[in-house]
Amino acid sequence: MGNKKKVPDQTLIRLSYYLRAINYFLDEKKEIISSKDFAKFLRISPHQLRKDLSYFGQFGRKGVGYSLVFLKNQIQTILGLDRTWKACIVGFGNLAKAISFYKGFREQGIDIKAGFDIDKKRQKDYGILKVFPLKKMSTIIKQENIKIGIITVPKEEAQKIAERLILYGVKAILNFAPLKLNLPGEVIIKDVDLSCQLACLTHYLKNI
Amino acid sequence: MGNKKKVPDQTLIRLSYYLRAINYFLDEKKEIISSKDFAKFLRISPHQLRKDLSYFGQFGRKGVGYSLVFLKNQIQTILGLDRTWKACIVGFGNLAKAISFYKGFREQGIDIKAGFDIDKKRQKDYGILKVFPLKKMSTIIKQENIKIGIITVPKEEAQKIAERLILYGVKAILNFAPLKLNLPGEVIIKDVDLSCQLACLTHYLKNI
DNA sequence: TCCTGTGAAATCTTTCACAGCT
DNA sequence: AGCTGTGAAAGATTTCACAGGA
Repeated sequence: MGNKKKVPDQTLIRLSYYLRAINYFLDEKKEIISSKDFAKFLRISPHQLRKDLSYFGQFGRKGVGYSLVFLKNQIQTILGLDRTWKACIVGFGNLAKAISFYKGFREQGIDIKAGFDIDKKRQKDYGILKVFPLKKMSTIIKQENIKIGIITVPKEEAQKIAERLILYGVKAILNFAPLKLNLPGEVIIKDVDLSCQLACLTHYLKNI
Repeated sequence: MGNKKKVPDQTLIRLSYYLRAINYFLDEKKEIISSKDFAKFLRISPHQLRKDLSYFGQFGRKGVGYSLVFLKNQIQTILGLDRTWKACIVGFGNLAKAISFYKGFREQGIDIKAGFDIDKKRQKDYGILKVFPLKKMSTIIKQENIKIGIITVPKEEAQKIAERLILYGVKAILNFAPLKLNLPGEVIIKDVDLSCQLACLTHYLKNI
Protein backbone atom coordinates (compact mmCIF):
# COMPACT_ATOMS: atom_id res chain seq x y z
CA MET A 1 0.00 0.00 0.00
CA GLY A 2 1.24 3.46 -0.85
CA ASN A 3 1.59 4.60 2.73
CA LYS A 4 3.38 7.54 4.35
CA LYS A 5 6.35 7.68 1.94
CA LYS A 6 6.95 11.21 0.77
CA VAL A 7 5.54 11.79 -2.69
CA PRO A 8 7.80 13.79 -5.00
CA ASP A 9 6.34 17.04 -6.26
CA GLN A 10 7.16 15.99 -9.79
CA THR A 11 4.92 12.98 -9.34
CA LEU A 12 1.94 15.19 -8.59
CA ILE A 13 2.61 17.30 -11.64
CA ARG A 14 2.87 14.20 -13.81
CA LEU A 15 -0.37 12.90 -12.33
CA SER A 16 -2.29 15.74 -13.87
CA TYR A 17 -0.66 14.99 -17.22
CA TYR A 18 -1.73 11.36 -16.81
CA LEU A 19 -5.28 12.51 -16.24
CA ARG A 20 -5.24 14.51 -19.45
CA ALA A 21 -3.93 11.49 -21.37
CA ILE A 22 -6.59 9.23 -19.84
CA ASN A 23 -9.30 11.54 -21.12
CA TYR A 24 -7.73 11.31 -24.55
CA PHE A 25 -7.68 7.48 -24.43
CA LEU A 26 -11.29 7.38 -23.26
CA ASP A 27 -12.29 9.58 -26.20
CA GLU A 28 -10.59 6.98 -28.41
CA LYS A 29 -12.85 4.30 -26.83
CA LYS A 30 -9.94 2.54 -25.10
CA GLU A 31 -10.83 0.76 -21.86
CA ILE A 32 -7.59 -0.85 -20.70
CA ILE A 33 -4.00 0.27 -21.18
CA SER A 34 -0.62 -1.14 -20.18
CA SER A 35 2.00 1.03 -18.54
CA LYS A 36 4.15 0.40 -21.61
CA ASP A 37 1.68 1.91 -24.09
CA PHE A 38 0.66 4.67 -21.72
CA ALA A 39 4.24 5.72 -21.11
CA LYS A 40 5.13 5.57 -24.79
CA PHE A 41 2.32 8.03 -25.52
CA LEU A 42 3.72 10.50 -22.97
CA ARG A 43 7.35 9.76 -23.87
CA ILE A 44 8.33 8.79 -20.33
CA SER A 45 9.46 5.40 -18.99
CA PRO A 46 6.87 2.78 -17.98
CA HIS A 47 8.81 2.39 -14.71
CA GLN A 48 8.16 5.96 -13.85
CA LEU A 49 4.46 5.71 -14.54
CA ARG A 50 4.12 2.60 -12.37
CA LYS A 51 6.23 4.08 -9.60
CA ASP A 52 4.21 7.29 -9.58
CA LEU A 53 0.97 5.36 -9.21
CA SER A 54 2.42 3.01 -6.60
CA TYR A 55 2.81 5.92 -4.16
CA PHE A 56 -0.96 5.96 -3.83
CA GLY A 57 -2.04 2.34 -4.16
CA GLN A 58 -2.39 -0.61 -6.49
CA PHE A 59 -4.54 0.47 -9.37
CA GLY A 60 -3.62 -2.03 -12.09
CA ARG A 61 -4.16 -5.74 -12.70
CA LYS A 62 -1.07 -7.87 -13.10
CA GLY A 63 -0.77 -9.44 -16.53
CA VAL A 64 -3.46 -7.06 -17.84
CA GLY A 65 -2.94 -3.34 -17.33
CA TYR A 66 -4.95 -0.43 -15.99
CA SER A 67 -8.69 0.17 -16.38
CA LEU A 68 -8.88 3.71 -17.68
CA VAL A 69 -12.18 4.56 -16.03
CA PHE A 70 -10.96 3.30 -12.67
CA LEU A 71 -7.60 5.02 -12.98
CA LYS A 72 -9.25 8.30 -13.90
CA ASN A 73 -11.33 8.13 -10.75
CA GLN A 74 -8.36 7.32 -8.57
CA ILE A 75 -6.20 10.14 -9.92
CA GLN A 76 -9.05 12.61 -9.61
CA THR A 77 -9.39 11.63 -5.98
CA ILE A 78 -5.65 11.92 -5.35
CA LEU A 79 -5.54 15.39 -6.89
CA GLY A 80 -8.69 16.47 -5.08
CA LEU A 81 -10.49 16.85 -8.40
CA ASP A 82 -13.37 14.57 -7.45
CA ARG A 83 -15.23 17.63 -6.27
CA THR A 84 -15.63 21.17 -7.56
CA TRP A 85 -13.40 23.95 -6.26
CA LYS A 86 -14.50 27.54 -6.43
CA ALA A 87 -11.97 30.11 -7.61
CA CYS A 88 -11.86 33.82 -8.36
CA ILE A 89 -9.56 35.82 -10.55
CA VAL A 90 -8.27 39.32 -9.82
CA GLY A 91 -7.25 41.67 -12.63
CA PHE A 92 -9.44 41.00 -15.64
CA GLY A 93 -7.12 41.64 -18.59
CA ASN A 94 -6.32 39.43 -21.55
CA LEU A 95 -4.67 36.72 -19.47
CA ALA A 96 -7.62 36.52 -17.10
CA LYS A 97 -9.98 36.26 -20.04
CA ALA A 98 -7.94 33.45 -21.56
CA ILE A 99 -8.04 31.57 -18.26
CA SER A 100 -11.69 32.22 -17.47
CA PHE A 101 -13.00 31.22 -20.87
CA TYR A 102 -10.83 28.09 -21.13
CA LYS A 103 -13.01 25.01 -20.73
CA GLY A 104 -10.15 22.88 -19.34
CA PHE A 105 -10.51 24.29 -15.85
CA ARG A 106 -14.17 23.46 -15.46
CA GLU A 107 -13.56 19.99 -16.86
CA GLN A 108 -10.96 19.50 -14.14
CA GLY A 109 -13.40 20.57 -11.46
CA ILE A 110 -12.28 24.14 -10.98
CA ASP A 111 -15.06 26.67 -11.26
CA ILE A 112 -14.00 30.29 -11.65
CA LYS A 113 -16.95 31.96 -9.99
CA ALA A 114 -16.08 35.63 -10.16
CA GLY A 115 -13.62 38.17 -11.51
CA PHE A 116 -12.52 41.44 -9.94
CA ASP A 117 -11.05 44.53 -11.55
CA ILE A 118 -10.68 48.22 -10.69
CA ASP A 119 -11.52 49.27 -14.23
CA LYS A 120 -15.27 50.01 -14.60
CA LYS A 121 -15.20 49.06 -18.29
CA ARG A 122 -14.22 45.53 -17.38
CA GLN A 123 -16.90 45.13 -14.71
CA LYS A 124 -19.64 43.28 -16.52
CA ASP A 125 -21.44 39.98 -16.93
CA TYR A 126 -19.56 37.69 -19.32
CA GLY A 127 -22.16 34.95 -19.04
CA ILE A 128 -19.85 32.31 -17.71
CA LEU A 129 -18.76 34.65 -14.91
CA LYS A 130 -19.34 38.20 -13.66
CA VAL A 131 -16.60 40.78 -13.05
CA PHE A 132 -17.01 42.98 -9.96
CA PRO A 133 -15.20 45.99 -8.46
CA LEU A 134 -12.48 45.19 -5.92
CA LYS A 135 -14.55 46.32 -2.97
CA LYS A 136 -16.88 43.36 -3.53
CA MET A 137 -14.04 40.87 -2.98
CA SER A 138 -14.70 40.36 0.72
CA THR A 139 -18.43 39.71 0.37
CA ILE A 140 -18.27 37.43 -2.64
CA ILE A 141 -15.29 35.33 -1.51
CA LYS A 142 -16.94 34.72 1.86
CA GLN A 143 -20.43 34.18 0.45
CA GLU A 144 -19.28 31.69 -2.18
CA ASN A 145 -16.68 30.13 0.12
CA ILE A 146 -13.98 30.58 -2.51
CA LYS A 147 -10.68 28.88 -1.61
CA ILE A 148 -8.57 29.50 -4.73
CA GLY A 149 -7.41 32.90 -5.97
CA ILE A 150 -5.80 33.59 -9.33
CA ILE A 151 -3.73 36.77 -9.52
CA THR A 152 -3.33 38.44 -12.92
CA VAL A 153 -2.81 42.05 -11.83
CA PRO A 154 0.33 44.12 -12.57
CA LYS A 155 3.23 43.30 -10.25
CA GLU A 156 2.87 46.53 -8.27
CA GLU A 157 -0.57 45.46 -7.02
CA ALA A 158 0.03 41.76 -6.57
CA GLN A 159 1.28 41.67 -2.97
CA LYS A 160 -1.59 43.81 -1.70
CA ILE A 161 -4.17 41.75 -3.59
CA ALA A 162 -2.69 38.49 -2.30
CA GLU A 163 -2.94 39.73 1.29
CA ARG A 164 -6.58 40.69 0.80
CA LEU A 165 -7.43 37.33 -0.78
CA ILE A 166 -5.99 35.52 2.23
CA LEU A 167 -7.71 37.83 4.67
CA TYR A 168 -11.04 36.95 3.09
CA GLY A 169 -10.43 33.20 3.31
CA VAL A 170 -8.50 32.10 0.21
CA LYS A 171 -6.11 29.21 0.92
CA ALA A 172 -4.29 28.72 -2.39
CA ILE A 173 -2.98 31.21 -4.93
CA LEU A 174 -1.97 30.81 -8.54
CA ASN A 175 0.22 33.85 -9.19
CA PHE A 176 0.94 35.16 -12.68
CA ALA A 177 2.48 38.45 -11.51
CA PRO A 178 6.25 38.39 -12.05
CA LEU A 179 7.39 38.66 -8.45
CA LYS A 180 7.80 36.50 -5.35
CA LEU A 181 4.85 37.00 -3.01
CA ASN A 182 5.61 37.29 0.67
CA LEU A 183 2.89 35.33 2.45
CA PRO A 184 2.47 33.15 5.55
CA GLY A 185 3.70 29.59 5.14
CA GLU A 186 0.34 27.87 5.37
CA VAL A 187 -0.87 29.45 2.12
CA ILE A 188 -0.22 27.36 -0.99
CA ILE A 189 1.37 29.46 -3.71
CA LYS A 190 2.14 28.45 -7.26
CA ASP A 191 4.04 30.97 -9.36
CA VAL A 192 3.75 30.89 -13.13
CA ASP A 193 6.11 33.28 -14.84
CA LEU A 194 5.69 33.17 -18.59
CA SER A 195 8.83 35.11 -19.40
CA CYS A 196 11.01 32.82 -17.26
CA GLN A 197 9.74 29.87 -19.29
CA LEU A 198 10.96 31.50 -22.46
CA ALA A 199 14.28 32.53 -20.96
CA CYS A 200 15.14 28.86 -20.46
CA LEU A 201 14.48 28.14 -24.12
CA THR A 202 17.00 30.70 -25.27
CA HIS A 203 19.80 29.12 -23.24
CA TYR A 204 19.43 25.94 -25.27
CA LEU A 205 18.92 27.82 -28.53
CA LYS A 206 22.21 29.62 -28.04
CA ASN A 207 24.13 26.40 -28.61
CA ILE A 208 22.50 25.49 -31.92
CA MET B 1 36.01 27.29 -13.40
CA GLY B 2 32.54 25.95 -14.09
CA ASN B 3 33.60 23.48 -16.75
CA LYS B 4 31.86 20.56 -18.41
CA LYS B 5 29.84 19.44 -15.38
CA LYS B 6 26.20 18.89 -16.30
CA VAL B 7 24.05 21.81 -15.25
CA PRO B 8 20.72 20.83 -13.67
CA ASP B 9 17.67 22.05 -15.54
CA GLN B 10 16.35 23.54 -12.33
CA THR B 11 19.44 25.71 -12.13
CA LEU B 12 18.61 27.29 -15.48
CA ILE B 13 15.06 27.96 -14.40
CA ARG B 14 16.28 29.56 -11.17
CA LEU B 15 18.76 31.65 -13.14
CA SER B 16 15.93 33.48 -14.84
CA TYR B 17 14.35 34.13 -11.45
CA TYR B 18 17.69 35.50 -10.28
CA LEU B 19 17.73 37.85 -13.23
CA ARG B 20 14.31 39.17 -12.33
CA ALA B 21 15.40 39.75 -8.74
CA ILE B 22 18.57 41.54 -9.88
CA ASN B 23 16.48 43.98 -11.87
CA TYR B 24 14.44 44.61 -8.76
CA PHE B 25 17.57 45.28 -6.66
CA LEU B 26 18.98 47.59 -9.33
CA ASP B 27 15.71 49.57 -9.28
CA GLU B 28 16.25 49.90 -5.53
CA LYS B 29 19.70 51.40 -6.24
CA LYS B 30 21.56 48.46 -4.72
CA GLU B 31 25.00 47.76 -6.20
CA ILE B 32 26.37 44.82 -4.22
CA ILE B 33 24.54 41.94 -2.60
CA SER B 34 25.62 38.93 -0.55
CA SER B 35 24.33 35.47 -1.35
CA LYS B 36 22.69 35.50 2.07
CA ASP B 37 20.54 38.57 1.41
CA PHE B 38 19.84 37.56 -2.17
CA ALA B 39 18.71 34.10 -1.16
CA LYS B 40 16.58 35.40 1.66
CA PHE B 41 14.70 37.60 -0.78
CA LEU B 42 13.90 34.59 -2.97
CA ARG B 43 13.34 32.28 -0.02
CA ILE B 44 15.95 29.75 -1.11
CA SER B 45 19.23 28.78 0.58
CA PRO B 46 22.37 30.85 0.01
CA HIS B 47 24.18 27.58 -0.74
CA GLN B 48 21.92 26.92 -3.64
CA LEU B 49 22.42 30.37 -5.10
CA ARG B 50 26.19 30.08 -4.88
CA LYS B 51 26.19 26.55 -6.25
CA ASP B 52 24.00 27.55 -9.18
CA LEU B 53 26.34 30.37 -10.11
CA SER B 54 29.45 28.24 -9.61
CA TYR B 55 28.42 26.01 -12.52
CA PHE B 56 29.26 28.90 -14.81
CA GLY B 57 32.18 30.67 -13.19
CA GLN B 58 33.29 32.81 -10.27
CA PHE B 59 31.18 35.91 -10.26
CA GLY B 60 31.49 37.11 -6.69
CA ARG B 61 34.18 38.65 -4.52
CA LYS B 62 35.12 36.82 -1.36
CA GLY B 63 34.35 38.74 1.77
CA VAL B 64 32.18 41.17 -0.22
CA GLY B 65 29.40 39.73 -2.36
CA TYR B 66 28.22 40.04 -5.93
CA SER B 67 28.18 43.16 -8.08
CA LEU B 68 24.63 43.32 -9.38
CA VAL B 69 25.50 44.94 -12.70
CA PHE B 70 28.20 42.37 -13.39
CA LEU B 71 26.03 39.46 -12.32
CA LYS B 72 23.17 40.66 -14.51
CA ASN B 73 25.47 40.66 -17.50
CA GLN B 74 26.80 37.22 -16.75
CA ILE B 75 23.38 35.64 -16.32
CA GLN B 76 22.09 37.30 -19.45
CA THR B 77 24.98 35.80 -21.35
CA ILE B 78 24.43 32.35 -19.83
CA LEU B 79 20.75 32.40 -20.75
CA GLY B 80 21.45 33.75 -24.21
CA LEU B 81 19.60 36.95 -23.38
CA ASP B 82 22.48 39.22 -24.31
CA ARG B 83 21.01 39.48 -27.79
CA THR B 84 17.49 39.78 -29.20
CA TRP B 85 15.57 36.69 -30.28
CA LYS B 86 12.76 36.95 -32.79
CA ALA B 87 9.58 35.02 -32.08
CA CYS B 88 6.15 34.57 -33.61
CA ILE B 89 2.87 33.50 -32.07
CA VAL B 90 0.22 31.34 -33.73
CA GLY B 91 -3.44 31.59 -32.72
CA PHE B 92 -4.20 35.15 -31.72
CA GLY B 93 -6.80 34.75 -28.96
CA ASN B 94 -6.81 36.20 -25.46
CA LEU B 95 -3.74 34.29 -24.33
CA ALA B 96 -1.72 35.41 -27.33
CA LYS B 97 -2.76 39.00 -26.69
CA ALA B 98 -1.70 38.73 -23.05
CA ILE B 99 1.69 37.40 -24.11
CA SER B 100 2.26 39.79 -27.00
CA PHE B 101 1.39 42.91 -25.07
CA TYR B 102 3.39 41.93 -21.98
CA LYS B 103 6.49 44.09 -21.74
CA GLY B 104 8.47 41.46 -19.83
CA PHE B 105 9.38 39.54 -22.96
CA ARG B 106 10.89 42.45 -24.78
CA GLU B 107 12.80 43.46 -21.67
CA GLN B 108 14.29 39.97 -21.60
CA GLY B 109 15.37 40.25 -25.22
CA ILE B 110 12.56 38.34 -26.88
CA ASP B 111 10.84 40.23 -29.65
CA ILE B 112 7.52 38.85 -30.83
CA LYS B 113 7.64 39.97 -34.42
CA ALA B 114 4.39 38.61 -35.86
CA GLY B 115 1.16 36.83 -35.05
CA PHE B 116 -0.80 34.40 -37.22
CA ASP B 117 -4.47 33.46 -37.11
CA ILE B 118 -7.04 31.93 -39.48
CA ASP B 119 -9.73 34.35 -38.35
CA LYS B 120 -9.86 37.43 -40.63
CA LYS B 121 -11.18 39.61 -37.79
CA ARG B 122 -7.98 39.02 -35.85
CA GLN B 123 -5.68 39.82 -38.75
CA LYS B 124 -4.72 43.42 -38.16
CA ASP B 125 -1.99 45.75 -37.09
CA TYR B 126 -1.82 46.03 -33.31
CA GLY B 127 1.03 48.56 -33.43
CA ILE B 128 3.49 46.49 -31.48
CA LEU B 129 2.99 43.58 -33.90
CA LYS B 130 0.95 42.63 -36.95
CA VAL B 131 -1.28 39.55 -37.22
CA PHE B 132 -1.25 37.73 -40.58
CA PRO B 133 -3.18 34.84 -42.15
CA LEU B 134 -1.57 31.40 -41.73
CA LYS B 135 -0.47 31.20 -45.35
CA LYS B 136 2.02 33.99 -44.67
CA MET B 137 3.84 31.92 -42.04
CA SER B 138 6.45 30.52 -44.41
CA THR B 139 7.43 33.85 -45.92
CA ILE B 140 7.58 35.85 -42.73
CA ILE B 141 9.36 33.26 -40.60
CA LYS B 142 12.06 32.86 -43.26
CA GLN B 143 12.33 36.55 -44.04
CA GLU B 144 12.65 37.60 -40.41
CA ASN B 145 14.75 34.56 -39.49
CA ILE B 146 12.42 33.72 -36.60
CA LYS B 147 13.73 30.90 -34.38
CA ILE B 148 11.09 30.78 -31.62
CA GLY B 149 7.43 29.85 -32.09
CA ILE B 150 4.70 30.24 -29.50
CA ILE B 151 1.64 28.03 -29.97
CA THR B 152 -1.68 29.23 -28.57
CA VAL B 153 -4.08 27.49 -30.95
CA PRO B 154 -6.74 24.92 -29.86
CA LYS B 155 -5.28 21.46 -29.21
CA GLU B 156 -6.71 19.99 -32.43
CA GLU B 157 -4.54 22.30 -34.55
CA ALA B 158 -1.40 22.34 -32.43
CA GLN B 159 0.47 19.36 -33.90
CA LYS B 160 -0.04 20.55 -37.47
CA ILE B 161 1.05 24.09 -36.62
CA ALA B 162 4.14 22.85 -34.78
CA GLU B 163 5.20 20.82 -37.81
CA ARG B 164 4.80 23.82 -40.07
CA LEU B 165 6.77 26.07 -37.73
CA ILE B 166 9.66 23.64 -37.78
CA LEU B 167 9.48 23.20 -41.54
CA TYR B 168 9.89 26.94 -41.93
CA GLY B 169 12.94 27.08 -39.65
CA VAL B 170 11.75 27.48 -36.06
CA LYS B 171 14.06 25.75 -33.55
CA ALA B 172 12.27 26.20 -30.22
CA ILE B 173 8.59 26.05 -29.31
CA LEU B 174 6.69 27.29 -26.30
CA ASN B 175 3.48 25.25 -26.35
CA PHE B 176 0.33 26.32 -24.50
CA ALA B 177 -1.94 23.76 -26.18
CA PRO B 178 -2.87 21.02 -23.71
CA LEU B 179 -1.28 18.06 -25.44
CA LYS B 180 2.12 16.44 -25.93
CA LEU B 181 3.58 17.45 -29.29
CA ASN B 182 5.28 14.75 -31.29
CA LEU B 183 8.36 16.36 -32.82
CA PRO B 184 11.93 15.44 -33.77
CA GLY B 185 14.37 15.40 -30.88
CA GLU B 186 16.48 18.33 -31.94
CA VAL B 187 13.60 20.80 -31.49
CA ILE B 188 13.42 22.41 -28.06
CA ILE B 189 9.91 22.21 -26.66
CA LYS B 190 8.57 23.74 -23.48
CA ASP B 191 5.02 22.83 -22.51
CA VAL B 192 3.01 25.16 -20.30
CA ASP B 193 -0.30 23.71 -19.25
CA LEU B 194 -2.22 26.13 -17.09
CA SER B 195 -4.83 23.66 -15.92
CA CYS B 196 -2.17 21.20 -14.76
CA GLN B 197 -0.69 23.93 -12.58
CA LEU B 198 -3.99 24.40 -10.85
CA ALA B 199 -4.58 20.68 -10.48
CA CYS B 200 -1.48 20.47 -8.29
CA LEU B 201 -2.82 23.17 -6.00
CA THR B 202 -6.00 21.24 -5.29
CA HIS B 203 -4.08 18.20 -4.10
CA TYR B 204 -2.56 20.26 -1.31
CA LEU B 205 -5.82 22.08 -0.59
CA LYS B 206 -7.58 18.78 -0.03
CA ASN B 207 -5.61 18.22 3.15
CA ILE B 208 -6.47 21.54 4.81
C1' DT C 1 35.77 38.85 10.30
C1' DC C 2 32.91 38.36 6.35
C1' DC C 3 31.78 36.16 2.30
C1' DT C 4 32.54 33.18 -1.88
C1' DG C 5 33.54 28.75 -4.28
C1' DT C 6 33.51 23.91 -4.21
C1' DG C 7 34.38 18.89 -3.00
C1' DA C 8 31.95 15.75 -0.24
C1' DA C 9 27.83 14.16 2.27
C1' DA C 10 23.06 13.84 2.54
C1' DT C 11 18.85 13.69 0.38
C1' DC C 12 15.74 13.07 -3.17
C1' DT C 13 14.25 11.04 -7.72
C1' DT C 14 14.47 7.86 -11.35
C1' DT C 15 15.61 3.52 -13.23
C1' DC C 16 16.18 -1.26 -12.78
C1' DA C 17 15.19 -6.07 -11.75
C1' DC C 18 12.45 -9.39 -10.46
C1' DA C 19 8.70 -11.55 -7.39
C1' DG C 20 4.12 -12.59 -7.92
C1' DC C 21 -0.61 -12.38 -9.86
C1' DT C 22 -3.70 -13.38 -14.19
C1' DA D 1 3.62 -15.25 -21.43
C1' DG D 2 2.32 -10.69 -20.07
C1' DC D 3 2.10 -7.08 -16.92
C1' DT D 4 2.02 -4.78 -12.30
C1' DG D 5 4.17 -3.36 -7.82
C1' DT D 6 8.12 -2.43 -5.22
C1' DG D 7 12.73 -2.80 -2.79
C1' DA D 8 17.19 -1.77 -4.10
C1' DA D 9 20.70 0.41 -7.19
C1' DA D 10 21.96 4.20 -9.81
C1' DG D 11 21.82 8.81 -10.74
C1' DA D 12 20.82 13.66 -9.92
C1' DT D 13 20.26 17.55 -6.95
C1' DT D 14 20.65 20.00 -2.76
C1' DT D 15 22.85 20.96 1.48
C1' DC D 16 26.83 21.17 4.20
C1' DA D 17 31.39 22.41 5.77
C1' DC D 18 35.30 24.53 5.31
C1' DA D 19 39.47 26.38 2.63
C1' DG D 20 40.95 30.60 1.13
C1' DG D 21 40.68 35.53 -0.54
C1' DA D 22 39.28 40.52 0.80
